[in-house]
Amino acid sequence: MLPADALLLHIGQYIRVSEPLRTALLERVQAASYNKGELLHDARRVCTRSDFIQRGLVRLYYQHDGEKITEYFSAEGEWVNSPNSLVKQTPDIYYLEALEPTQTLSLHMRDLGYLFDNFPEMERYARLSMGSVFGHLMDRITSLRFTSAREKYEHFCRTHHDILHRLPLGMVASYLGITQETLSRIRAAR
Amino acid sequence: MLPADALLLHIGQYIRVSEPLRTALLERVQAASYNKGELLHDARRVCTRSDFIQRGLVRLYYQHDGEKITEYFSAEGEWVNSPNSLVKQTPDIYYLEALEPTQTLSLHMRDLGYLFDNFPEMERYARLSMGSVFGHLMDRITSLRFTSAREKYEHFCRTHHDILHRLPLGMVASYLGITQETLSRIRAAR
DNA sequence: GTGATTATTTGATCTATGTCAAAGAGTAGG
DNA sequence: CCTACTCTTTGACATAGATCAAATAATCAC
Repeated sequence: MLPADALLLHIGQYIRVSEPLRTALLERVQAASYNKGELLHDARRVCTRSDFIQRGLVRLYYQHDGEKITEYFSAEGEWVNSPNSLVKQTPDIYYLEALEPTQTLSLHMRDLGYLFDNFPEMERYARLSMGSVFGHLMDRITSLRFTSAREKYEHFCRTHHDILHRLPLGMVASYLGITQETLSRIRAAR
Repeated sequence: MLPADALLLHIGQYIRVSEPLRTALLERVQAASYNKGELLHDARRVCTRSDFIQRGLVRLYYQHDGEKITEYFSAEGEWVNSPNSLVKQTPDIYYLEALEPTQTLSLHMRDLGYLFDNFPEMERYARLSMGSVFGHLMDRITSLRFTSAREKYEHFCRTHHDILHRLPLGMVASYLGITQETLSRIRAAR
């Protein structure tokens, strides 16, 4: 299995990957790796890449009153970037941090532009894959509005079963918008 | 000013609208109008159109424990649809309701498909315009997590200044994820 | 206009979760 | 193996906002 196979598979869920597209992609992706704690992206810079996670775990976070607030977690088979910064080429508030040793395949701005310009199906892929993230964001909003801390945690366990045991409790609490203490008490009472 | 001018303007913010695209669009959009209280879309059906609001005000809501929960408001110059239902062609939980007499230009599924297939720049338009909604959703999540009821309301006043006076209080409260009573008390103390 | 809905306000509780503080557990480096 | 972090748990207390209930006020249909 080529290292890029997972990536092609992901794209293949949304569009047919023609031979020329496949070639163009493979020519342009670049492998990179990060240690635990290293930043894939720093809020003080403009985001110039999108990284596809081959192996590892990443969180998107931002600073709020000196606290690091986790916005979401991404693992194998997902793209990470700072969405607004990437599209508008201006800085934004988000950091990307490797929570484990992480390997990525990345596409630079310029190459993304090339692919979008020359392969209209890549535009479609981007549109459709964004669509699924959309649904998650809307569910998340519902969850923040109407569910108790316990329900939030139980929902998280269901939806993030695979990565739950890889995450420190404090980050999960901040993702859920509750305090670490509350989450600890919830877990105790079971 | 042609009725469709606002629509072309909106698209023109993201891509250049070529003459053939302009023609294709104008041939396919359909005008419709709705009375106050009428549904533009019903959750019991599959969403088959995207509606661009020419005049009026629409809310997206869903049922939760017998309550109608407002997910967002859209006014002149915005697209409304049930995103997931439209893309996946399966039912979803969202209703679209006209809060005022509303005129729309709508594009049917099939025509959207035609435009996406024949005008790659329409894919780009969809991708980029979705991107800006993205940012709003992320801000919304932050607001739900960290701000008091009063701050939520003040933020809403700032960001929805133009439509604030057109909205019943109960819907605003449900949008903000607080109770009507709390919102009423907040407004009293000023 | 008038009666009937529907929306908003006000009041009196109640409770989930936050805050502050400190003690235990785990883990990594020397 | 020990020291120094960092992470997690536990306790006591405070409070924003929910809930329940009822009184006004506004709007709509006839």
